[in-house]
Amino acid sequence: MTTRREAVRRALTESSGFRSAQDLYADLRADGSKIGLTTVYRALQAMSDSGEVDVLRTDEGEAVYRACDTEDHHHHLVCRVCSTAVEIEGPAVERWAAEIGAQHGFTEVTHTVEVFGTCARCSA
Amino acid sequence: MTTRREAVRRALTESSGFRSAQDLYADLRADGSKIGLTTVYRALQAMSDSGEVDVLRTDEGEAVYRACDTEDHHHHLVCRVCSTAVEIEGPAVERWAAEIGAQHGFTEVTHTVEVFGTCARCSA
DNA sequence: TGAGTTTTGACAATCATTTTCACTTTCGTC
DNA sequence: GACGAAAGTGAAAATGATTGTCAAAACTCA
Ligand SMILES: [Zn+2]
Ligand SMILES: [Zn+2]
Ligand SMILES: [Zn+2]
Ligand SMILES: [Zn+2]
Repeated sequence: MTTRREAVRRALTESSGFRSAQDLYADLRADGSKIGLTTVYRALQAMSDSGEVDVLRTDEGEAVYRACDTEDHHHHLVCRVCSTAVEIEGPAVERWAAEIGAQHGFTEVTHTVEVFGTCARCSA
Repeated sequence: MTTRREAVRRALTESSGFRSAQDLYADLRADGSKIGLTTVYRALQAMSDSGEVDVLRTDEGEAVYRACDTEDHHHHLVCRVCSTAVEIEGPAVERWAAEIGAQHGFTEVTHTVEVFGTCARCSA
């Protein structure tokens, strides 16, 4: 019997997009699992803390998670309709953000960059 | 007597950083206003809808607002400690985001870009 | 097998935000 | 100046995601 956290990880990995704790909970229960919502939240929290999954906030403030292929720093191109995401990189953006921060005397500079759109499939 | 919404706008303008509805409500009440929390939320909602103020989400999912100098598209360099923000522009980033979206067949491409750091004053 | 540790999940508690709903205030009109 | 519609207000209740509590279940390992 796989551990609960493993089940959450698998459910998240099966999706190519960002999913909320509530989404995953619904999926798991639909598959017959008896997992509790609390456990889903705890699993996501742990995976997010360890950097195993990426997390971002929807416009409504709900946290959504994604199991990305890499744990290296990267950004996402996210479909506004189906939430499917593509991992993207932008060396120029990385440099720009660091420079902007330095120019204004800011230290410990980090940034958030996400690109949204309607994917080809959802545009059709 | 100024309208309630005007009071909210003024309270927000007095700050150079991002403030939450709860923050502004506390400020206004501390200044002796009898304004209700609901009204603060409604005022911010309206101003945000009309593009008069910018809104973003904290890591905790709380919505924070800012009365920026311009209503044109721009981004922010935000202090992680005091939430003070500086308006910034990045033509290169604008192009990059649009291109990335197009390359992957996405339409209606938009983006969110925010830079965080510790401002000079808070670093001291 | 048994004590000690970790994981789990039902349920209650938080907390920001939204809804309701019963006033007030504002405004155009007579 | 009075009057009814429309917009603005706010106290209190409702929502909804997320977190805290705590006792039961599963696991570890001597
Ligand atoms: Zn899509
Ligand atoms: Zn980056
Ligand atoms: Zn600061
Ligand atoms: Zn931009």
